Amino acid sequence: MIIKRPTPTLLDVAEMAGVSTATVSRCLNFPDQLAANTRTKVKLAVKTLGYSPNFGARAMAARRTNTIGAIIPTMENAVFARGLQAFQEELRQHGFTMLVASTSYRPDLEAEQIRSLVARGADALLLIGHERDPEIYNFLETQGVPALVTWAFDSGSVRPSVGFNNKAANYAMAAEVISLGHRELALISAETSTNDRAHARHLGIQSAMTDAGMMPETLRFIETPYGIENGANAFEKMMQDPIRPTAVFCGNDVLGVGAIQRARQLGIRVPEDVSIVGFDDIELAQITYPALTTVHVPHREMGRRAALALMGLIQDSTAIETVELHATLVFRDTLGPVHK
Amino acid sequence: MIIKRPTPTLLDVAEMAGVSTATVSRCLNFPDQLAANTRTKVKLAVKTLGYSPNFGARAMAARRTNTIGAIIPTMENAVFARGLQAFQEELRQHGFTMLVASTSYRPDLEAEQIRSLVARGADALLLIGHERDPEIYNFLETQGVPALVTWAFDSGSVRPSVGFNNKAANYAMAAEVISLGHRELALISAETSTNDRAHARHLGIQSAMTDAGMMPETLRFIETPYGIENGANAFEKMMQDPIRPTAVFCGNDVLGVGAIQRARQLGIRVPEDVSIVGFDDIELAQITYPALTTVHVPHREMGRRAALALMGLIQDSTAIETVELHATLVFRDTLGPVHK
DNA sequence: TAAGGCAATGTAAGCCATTACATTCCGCGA
DNA sequence: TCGCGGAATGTAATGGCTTACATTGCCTTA
Repeated sequence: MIIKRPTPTLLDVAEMAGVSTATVSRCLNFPDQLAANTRTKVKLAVKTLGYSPNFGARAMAARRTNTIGAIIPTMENAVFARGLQAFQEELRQHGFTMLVASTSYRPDLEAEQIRSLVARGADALLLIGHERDPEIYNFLETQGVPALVTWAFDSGSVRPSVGFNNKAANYAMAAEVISLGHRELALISAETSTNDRAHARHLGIQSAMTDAGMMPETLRFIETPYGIENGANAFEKMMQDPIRPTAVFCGNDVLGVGAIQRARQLGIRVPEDVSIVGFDDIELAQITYPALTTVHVPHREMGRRAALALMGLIQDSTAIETVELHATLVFRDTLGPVHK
Repeated sequence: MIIKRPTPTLLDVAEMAGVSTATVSRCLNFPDQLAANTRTKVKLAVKTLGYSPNFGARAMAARRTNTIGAIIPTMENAVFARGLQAFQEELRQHGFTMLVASTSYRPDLEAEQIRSLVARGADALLLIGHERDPEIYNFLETQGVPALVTWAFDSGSVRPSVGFNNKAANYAMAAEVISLGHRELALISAETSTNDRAHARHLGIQSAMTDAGMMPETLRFIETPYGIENGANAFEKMMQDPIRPTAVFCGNDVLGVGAIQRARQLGIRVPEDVSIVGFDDIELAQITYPALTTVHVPHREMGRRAALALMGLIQDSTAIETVELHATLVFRDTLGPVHK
C-alpha cells in the first residue's frame, strides 16, 4: 500500500530540527543571522525532508515575489528569444526569476496574459511596444505594477522604456537605398495595425522618400504574417507588378529571407535585378546567400538593459527609467545600386 | 500628494458589491451559481476596483494552480522555442498556463530551476532529456509533481516520456551516408556529458559504422558549444586533418550551418568535396545555400503531445503516458556520393 | 557580582482566497 | 395556510510563510 504523504511544510522542518518556524524561515532567507550549528541542523532537516518553500504562501506573507514577467508576441521569433535570454540571465544574477508569456501578436491575448502575470505576483512587467488599450495601463497602475516598454523608443512618451527608434532606423536605411538610385520601392511588412514597431518602420521609409522629393504614396505595400514562406509569397506578388520595384524593404529579416529565397527560385538576381533589405539582424541574415543587408538591433543589450531598468523600477517606482539604444545599418550583399 | 492605495482584495469587492466574499469568489469561479443581478453587481465592483485575484492566496486555498512548468536549455535554440510555442498554445486551450525557465545547459541551474518552479506551484513539469541526478527525481516524487521527459525517447525507461529515439534517427542518417561510399567520417557535436540527446546521436553513428564493418574509433569527434561560429570553427579544424573526412555529421543544424558557411569561405565545395548533414530541421536548414540535408524532428507535434500527456498526468499521476514520435531524414543538397 | 547590551531564538498576527457547512429565502403543493 | 425543498448567499476555518515584537541567555564591564 502506498501512503501518500503530504508535502512537508516549514513546520515539519522546524519540528525535525527542534527549532521554531521563524528560525527555519530565517535560515532560508538570512542565513547569517543564525548560529552556525542551528543553521546546520536546519539545513539537514530541509534536505532530509526534501522541503521546498511554498511560493504562494511566501508571496503572500512577504508581499513581493522577486519575479518579473515578460510578455512577448512569440518565442518563435529569434529577436525576442535572444533578448529574453539576456534578460533572464541578468535577472538571475540579481536573484530575480523571469516568467514568460506569449501572445501570438493578439492584443486580446496580451491583455489576458498581463492580468495573469500580475495575478501571479509579478513585481514588474516587460512589454513589447507602446501601443495598447489605455485601460491596461490603468490596470497596471491600480495594481502598482511597474511596466517597461521595450523594442521601441518614443521620445514623446512618459513611460519607462528601453528601446530604439524604429522609424529613425528605417529612415536611415531608406535614405541609403534611395541614394543608390532606387526610385521604385516596395515594403513587405508585418501587420501594422497591431504592431507599432512595424508601423514605425513603415513611416521611416515614407519620411525618407518625402525628404528625397519622392511621393510616399508610390511605395508599394504588402502586409503579411510572420514567416519565411509568407515573405516569399509576398515577394512573388510584388514582382508581378508591371513596373517592378528595384528595391524591396522587409519589415523583418524573416520576411527578407523568404524574399531572397523566392527570388532565387524565380531566377531573379539579387542585388542585380532587385535589392532586398531586412530589419533586426538575426543569425539568419548572415547565412543566407547572398547575405542580407539589414538594420542591426542590439537585442541582447536591450534585454540586459531592460532587466536593470526594471529592477530599478521595482526599487523606486517613480523613477522613469529610460534608455535609448541605437540600431545600426549592416551592409552585406543584397543591396546594390539600381541597375538600368 | 499621491495617496498610495493598496491593491484591492476580495473583501473590498465584496463590500462594494454588498455581498460576502464567498459570493465574489463564486462569481469568479462558478458564475452560473449566482443570481443574474448579483453577478452583475459583483462584476461591476470588480471592474470598478480593477480587482485581480491574488495568485498566491488562490493557490494556497485551492491547492492547485493550473500551471505547468517547462525547463529547457535555452530559448535561443529554435527547436525549443518552436516546441514550447506549440506546447503553450495547447495548454492555453485547456485553461493551463505555462512557466518557462532556462538552464543554459547547466545541470546545477536545471536543479535550481526545477525547485523554483515546483515552489511556484507548478502542477507538473516538462523536462528535456532523461539524464539528471536521481535526487531530482526523488525530490519531484516527494513533492508529488509529475514530470515528463521530452526530446528523447528511451524504451527502457519507466518515466513518462514524449519524444523520439535520437540514436536510431542518427543511425538511419549514418547508414545513408555510409551507403553513399563515405568512409572518412567526422562528427561535430554538442557537449555529450551534459546532453544525453547529443550522446545518443553520437552512438547512432558509431553503431551504424559497426554494422557496416567499419571501426567506430575512426570517427573524428569534436565537441563544441552551441552556435554558428562554433560550428564553423570546429569544421575548419576538422578540415586541417591530413586525411580529410569526406562526410561531416553535425549534432544539430546550427553547427551544420556554421560548417557550410565556413566551407564556402575556405573554398571547399559542398557536397563535392565534403558532405555535411545536420540534425533537427529548423528553418535555417532550408535557407542555407546549399540547403542542408538533415534529420527532421517534429518539434511542434512534440510540444503539443507533451501538453496533452502532462495534463493527463495531472489528472492521474499513476498513468505512465508515453508517446514515441518519429524523426525522418530530409534530403536536400549537402549530402552527395563520395568523390574520388 | 549586578547591570546592561546584544545576539539568537521564539510567539503569534496577518497576508487573501476557497470551500464545507450553515443559514436564509422563496415558491409550490397539499 | 403550512411546510418542505432547493436555490442563493453567508460564516468561518484553512493553507504556509514572513516578520514585528517579545523573550532568553550569555558576555562584558564597572
